[in-house]
Amino acid sequence: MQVFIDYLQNYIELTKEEASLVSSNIKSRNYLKGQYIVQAGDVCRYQTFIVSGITRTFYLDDNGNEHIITFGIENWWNGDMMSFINQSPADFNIQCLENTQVIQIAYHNIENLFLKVPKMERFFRIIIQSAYANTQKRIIRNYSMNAKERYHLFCEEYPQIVQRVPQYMIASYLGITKEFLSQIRNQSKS
Amino acid sequence: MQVFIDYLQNYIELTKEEASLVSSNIKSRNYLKGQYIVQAGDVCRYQTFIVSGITRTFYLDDNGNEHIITFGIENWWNGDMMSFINQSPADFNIQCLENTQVIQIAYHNIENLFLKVPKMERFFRIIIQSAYANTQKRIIRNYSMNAKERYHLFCEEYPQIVQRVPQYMIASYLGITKEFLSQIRNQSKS
DNA sequence: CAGCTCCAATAAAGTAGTTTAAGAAAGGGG
DNA sequence: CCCCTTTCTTAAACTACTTTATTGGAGCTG
Repeated sequence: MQVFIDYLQNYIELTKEEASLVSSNIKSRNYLKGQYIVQAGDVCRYQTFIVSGITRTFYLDDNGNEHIITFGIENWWNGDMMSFINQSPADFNIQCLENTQVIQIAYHNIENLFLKVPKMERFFRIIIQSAYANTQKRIIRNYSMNAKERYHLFCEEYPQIVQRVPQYMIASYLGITKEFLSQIRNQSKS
Repeated sequence: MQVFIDYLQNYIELTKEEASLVSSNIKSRNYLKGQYIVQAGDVCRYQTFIVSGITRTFYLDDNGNEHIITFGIENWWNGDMMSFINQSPADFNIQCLENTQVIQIAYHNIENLFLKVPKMERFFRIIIQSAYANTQKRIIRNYSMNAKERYHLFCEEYPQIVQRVPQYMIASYLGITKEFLSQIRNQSKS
């Protein structure tokens, strides 16, 4: 819990009362490796902040193929935004790749929290705008860079993720086959 | 769906109208190997009937050790009963050990179904009373039999389960270590 | 031809199962 | 009260199996 409050203070300043209001509107929860925070078809009821662990968000297409949309690590937010804001069935699955500890804010608490601690609006605005900017950057990169360049950039930007998830998932994230990723990795060594 | 209606007819006789009322209050769902039907901390929203596949229900203690409460196979019911009746967070995890097809009755439908098809009350009474009797039997056995006897009884009663789940899970169900189970199995051969 | 996919073979790493040996806890017999 | 047996655990080492990663070749496409 305190981890989360500390993290918030990087973005906004909270009085003691505000901090305790925040605390009373959030819940801590532990997931096991392999468990799902959100399953496609369910409604995404929480915005989820990762305290420790790692997640993958993926889409399962009609042929049964998984496409990794994004990973999530310590201090990141996770959730199917579309499902959360409309409280409609989620398209994405969010699965824990390690035992994962999270803080969650429920849909039915979040408006209440905004009302009582308006600074939280500011906080979420900042978070969401940076998430938005990142997806845009990613789309551009997918058009303008080849797989090798995308992989190396990924390694630079998220060395923690590269260490911790299987390569076939990174391949899926980059939009290539695991075999081709293996080739790319090999080229770089020599 | 029909599989389930057929199964019901073993316990109660349904008219066509009643059968279609039942059908309209239940849902079929497929889980992949490894997926969870119920995760500890979630509210158990369904009573789940296994059409095909196999599940384990386990409890995770504070030291991170798993304790298998029960397995579930074809034509069995599954669910965290306490969580379901109180709609409170579940203590147990229910995980599919194979791809598993189920029929589910939602909490918000079940009372409605009882109202419209009172025979279903009878059906659930029978199911639950036999589940209850089984847990009692199990408790008694844990006090009165040693691990070897418990294992052999388990093999006799549930040969289908023994074939299909890893041994370390059977050991956990019996309340012993996998090493000791391995010894027991070995003794029996000679 | 660069940039990739798909398929098949093989290697490496991780998970499950077995074996053995040492030892703790509980109960019974002398 | 001590010794012995039964019942089970812990730890370590080793085998078997499954999943993940690598490699190579053939093939498609702009």
